[in-house]
Amino acid sequence: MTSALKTLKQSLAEKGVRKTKKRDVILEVFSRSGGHLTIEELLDRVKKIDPKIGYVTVYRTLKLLKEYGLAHQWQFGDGHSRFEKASERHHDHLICMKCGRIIEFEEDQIEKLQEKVSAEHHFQIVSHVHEIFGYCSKCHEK
Amino acid sequence: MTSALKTLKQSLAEKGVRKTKKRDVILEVFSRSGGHLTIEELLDRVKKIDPKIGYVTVYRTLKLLKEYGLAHQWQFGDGHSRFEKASERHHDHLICMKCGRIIEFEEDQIEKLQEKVSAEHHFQIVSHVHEIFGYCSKCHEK
DNA sequence: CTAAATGCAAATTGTTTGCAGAAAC
DNA sequence: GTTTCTGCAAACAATTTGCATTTAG
Repeated sequence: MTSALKTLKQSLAEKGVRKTKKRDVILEVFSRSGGHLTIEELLDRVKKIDPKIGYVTVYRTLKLLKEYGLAHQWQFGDGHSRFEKASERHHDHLICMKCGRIIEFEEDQIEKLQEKVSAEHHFQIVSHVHEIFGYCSKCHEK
Repeated sequence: MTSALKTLKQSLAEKGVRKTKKRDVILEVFSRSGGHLTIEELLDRVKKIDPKIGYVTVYRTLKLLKEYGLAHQWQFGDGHSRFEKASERHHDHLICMKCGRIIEFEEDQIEKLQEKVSAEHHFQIVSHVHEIFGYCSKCHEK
């Protein structure tokens, strides 16, 4: 069991959330799939381990993780929420409009500039979304 | 008639889109309301001029504007699409989580850094979304 | 006249909820 | 045993579409 998975399970246990076989499968799958998954994508993978697990359970497990700050929910504008493990480090995304690949990036200077801009407007930052859409190296338009 | 409105009407005319009274009302309202409006918000304002105009017509007009690059569609994550005039200058948003106020900002250095990051990943930028969520000066948490 | 625009109601899509049975503790 | 989980089906909410009617050109 990876440490990330341990952390997930432990955090939920501390909250008094019950441990169930199905929830464990979902946590397991979510934990080792690095990406930004829709509920359906996660459900597909989860069903390979236990086909009896339904959409609603995945939905509610993700909701739980989100509530406890263990997952982030993204809206990339295609009408599907995407979920990602809450990680140590904040990062933003490059999103390929052709193949759907999502590349993470971190750029401290952008973060700092955000703070500068917000301060100029006396705006108190809680969070932000910064997504760059285009074509990845493999999909460049010829 | 403002020049912005002229441009909208003219651009549509050039595309062979028919000029109708209802469409004109919608363009008029959209054109002079600076903000980031949901379909419902726009509909409310439009109905004050012509109550016979329905949701679907507003919806289709916005879709048309978007197709022709005359409007942008934003998803700020509250489940309602918001539409904004395509403007000369690109800008991003500070969004107040309490009162909903939307403050626009431009920051060339951020744009440049985006280009740098993208180049590092051999990623070809088409567009981006950069939204900062938090509390505006009036709504700062005490 | 012909093609495009409109409104209504219905279909769609993704998400959320109520409730009854199953599982955890 | 009591509370929490789960799945189903149904409710929801925003958006999208089919079709019959109206309007623009």
